[in-house]
Order: sequence, then C-alpha cells, then structure tokens
Amino acid sequence: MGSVGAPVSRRRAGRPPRGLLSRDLITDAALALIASQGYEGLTMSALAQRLRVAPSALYNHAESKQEVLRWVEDEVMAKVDFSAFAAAPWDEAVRSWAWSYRGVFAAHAPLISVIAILPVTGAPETLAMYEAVTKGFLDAGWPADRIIPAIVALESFIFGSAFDVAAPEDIFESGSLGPDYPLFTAAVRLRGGSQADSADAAFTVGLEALITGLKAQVAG
Amino acid sequence: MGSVGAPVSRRRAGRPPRGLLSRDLITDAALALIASQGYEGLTMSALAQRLRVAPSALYNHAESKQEVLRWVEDEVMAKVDFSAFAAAPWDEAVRSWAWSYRGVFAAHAPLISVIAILPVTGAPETLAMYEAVTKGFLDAGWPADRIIPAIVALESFIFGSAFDVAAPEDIFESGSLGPDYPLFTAAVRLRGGSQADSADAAFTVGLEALITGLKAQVAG
DNA sequence: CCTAATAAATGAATGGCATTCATTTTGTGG
DNA sequence: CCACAAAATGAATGCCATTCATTTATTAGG
Repeated sequence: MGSVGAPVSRRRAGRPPRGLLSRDLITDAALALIASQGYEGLTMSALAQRLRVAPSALYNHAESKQEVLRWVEDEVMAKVDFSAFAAAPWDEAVRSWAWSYRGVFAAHAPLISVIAILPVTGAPETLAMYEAVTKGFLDAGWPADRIIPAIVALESFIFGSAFDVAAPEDIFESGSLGPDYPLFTAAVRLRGGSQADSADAAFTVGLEALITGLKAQVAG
Repeated sequence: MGSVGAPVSRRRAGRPPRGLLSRDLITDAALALIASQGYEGLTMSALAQRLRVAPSALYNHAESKQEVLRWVEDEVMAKVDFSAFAAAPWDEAVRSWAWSYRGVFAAHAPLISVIAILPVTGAPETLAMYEAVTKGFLDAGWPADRIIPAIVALESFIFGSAFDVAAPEDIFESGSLGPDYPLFTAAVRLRGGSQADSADAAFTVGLEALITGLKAQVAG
C-alpha cells in the first residue's frame, strides 16, 4: 500500500476482492451529497467520486440516475413521521403527519415532481406510510371508498406547500408594476415576518381548512 | 419526403436585413414546441431549428434557457381564467378559477417547480390574476390580512393537484408487496374509473373541503 | 481442484446539452 | 460617411448521463 504518499492511489481495472458498492452505499452517498451540495450537485460523477469509484461502476448496480433517485425517494419518505395515526385522534394525527411530511419534502423539493407521479411499487417505506394513514382513517370511522381521494388531496396540498417553503422573500414583490395592482400590493404588505413565517401561516390556514372541510364531508 | 430541391438554403453569417427573432417569436415557438414535443423536447437547439436559426442566435435575445422559461411561464399564466371573480359569488368564483388553474398547469407541470418560487416581478399576466383574485376576496368581505395566506394555500393545493393529473394509472399499485399492506391495497381497489377520474375526484374533494374550511375560518 | 460463467471494477468513447466566442454582415445615429 | 451597435453564423467548450471493451476476482458445477 501507499508508501509514496499516494495522491489518489489508482485502483487497477478488474473486479476488486470485496465489493465497493451496493444499493445502500450508493443511496447513503447520494443523500450525503444532496445534503452538502443540493440536488444540483447530485451527478453521477460526483457520486462516483464520493464513493471513490469510476462513474461507470455505478451502472453495475443502478440502471440509471432515475433509479438512484427512486432509492433516495424511498429513504426520504422514511423520515416522514406518521406515528400519530396509531394513537392520536384523527385531526391531530393528520396535523402531525402533514407538518412532518411538508418539513421533510421542503428540503427535497426536486424530488416532488418525480415522486408525485412515481408508482409506489417497490417502495416499502412509502407503502408503510400509506398503510398507517389508511388505518388511521378507517379507525376514525371513514368509509373506505372516501379514503384515497382524501389522502391524495392532502398530499397534493402538502407537496405544493413544500415548494412554498423554498420561495424567496420577495416572491410577491410587484416592483415598478405595483401601482397597477393596488389591492394585491396592499394585501401583500399585511404579511408579517419572514418568508418562512408566511409559508407556515399559509400552511396552517390551508391544513386547518382541509381538516375542517374533510370532517364536514364525512359527517354529512 | 419531397424532392431534393434546396435542402436547407443556408443563410450566410452576419446580421440579416430584417431581424429573425424577438421575445414574442421565441416564446411562441417555445410554446409550439412544448405542445408538440413536451418539455423534454424544449431544447435550445430544437427551438433554434424551429425558428430556422442557429442556436447561438437565441442568446442575442434571451440571457439563458431559464429566461425563455420565464417568458413561457407568464404566457401560460395568461390562460388561467379568473373572470368569475368579477361576477360570481365567492365560492363559485374560487371553484371556477381553481379548476381552470389546475387544468392549465396540468399541461405544464415542469413549470410548477419554477413558478412556485419565482418572484412575480415583471410578470404582468400573473399580477393581473392576483389582483382580480384579491378583489374577489375583498368584495366577499374577507379581512385584508387573511387574503394572501388563503390564496397561497389554494395555490399550493392547485399546484400539487396539477402533478397528480399526469400520474400513471398504476401509481398506487403495490405489486408483490401488496399483501403486506392490506388496508391500503383494499382502499385503492375501491377507486373507480381512470386515473383522470381519480385525479378529478381527489381535486373535487380537496377543493370543496378548502372552500368549506376557509369560509368557516373567516366566519368564525 | 479445475474451469466456465458471472459479477464488478476501469477507462475510453459517445452523443446531447447549454453556453461562449470570434467572425461576419447589416442597420443606425451622429 | 463613418463608427458603433445589433444580430446572425459556426466552431469551440465543458458538463452530463450512459455505453462498451477490457480486466480481474469470485463463485458454481463437474
């Protein structure tokens, strides 16, 4: 081994004695990369470099970058806390789950456009969440045929709201055009606090409205 | 294809007698390209080809592809119908606007991640919509400081739902893992009709819940 | 224990992409 | 009329995901 100081001791071609890669190693490296460089930094080259491997080696384990993204997705989904559905009353459980869900995906916004149209097949963490949520609805007396639409509606709101968290401070600044839109401009001025606060406020408003409205639908 | 005559009569270098490009021409070509090839097909090369111009020529008019996307965005936003806010009662106006909004963006899902965090500065069509919506809320007796959060909440739901429209038929198919998640699998089976129908059903459920819930908040 | 098949690595392409730049030509303002 | 700005071409550039031939090691079968 490296007597020479070994700048980056090259590995010669050929299968190494013990495997250097696996789905888990790749997924972990991808998550670390995303955490430090964001989704822009997630390239197959960067991933390979972090794993001290040639980029082409990744393709012995993953079919494509899309597949790596799918692995990341399921791992991220596992961070969503749905435990409240096992214990708390329905509205409290929905509230707790939704806030956790939004928080997790606010840090992974680029995944949303992928995840929202990705079949859950082969994503056990995702399925575990849906199972627990479904059970929570059933236990609260929901008719089975109303559950999936309600979950989808909540998820849609959560995904949309996750984008909002990343919005810049001046998202509603109309600039020089302001005077042409006086009512809107005035309403925007009434927002207090930071963008994070505004996003939280909008999320609260929407989530509480959904909870109220859904409850009313199922009661009626 | 046709005869061999004049394959693509090359234009020689140098400024042409009359300009071949403009913001409007580029935007229209981009929209046409998106309509026929989707967002994958929207490349600077393809755009240039459609405009019968070299790719580098585009950069005399647009700073980047991102800028072209911003032009497209405002054009797309202009298709959203918010006219109901001028005449109809509040809930009917919200309903009409939201359905139109979702419909427009279902065909432009890749724009959502851009638009959701893009300042409205310099986007007159977008501002016009916000102004009309704000006026509709005010006319319905909403307190000014509650309007923006409510609009943001509705928009979040609309954006999230627009993704859902493009979801594949088998999005909730758990495959071989099915038996491990019996409640969820059973609930999914109760969905009738196509994915489009399911998406519509979820949108109806969520939108009506939001309308009910928001009305309750402002009344209370 | 040998051997054939398979798995997993390297490194050198490939082709597509957005973008830049030198160059050429033309329109325009002083 | 002339200098400069504007708008085109075409040839790079560099990054990216992905493929392929090649090499080496492990493993399964006889």
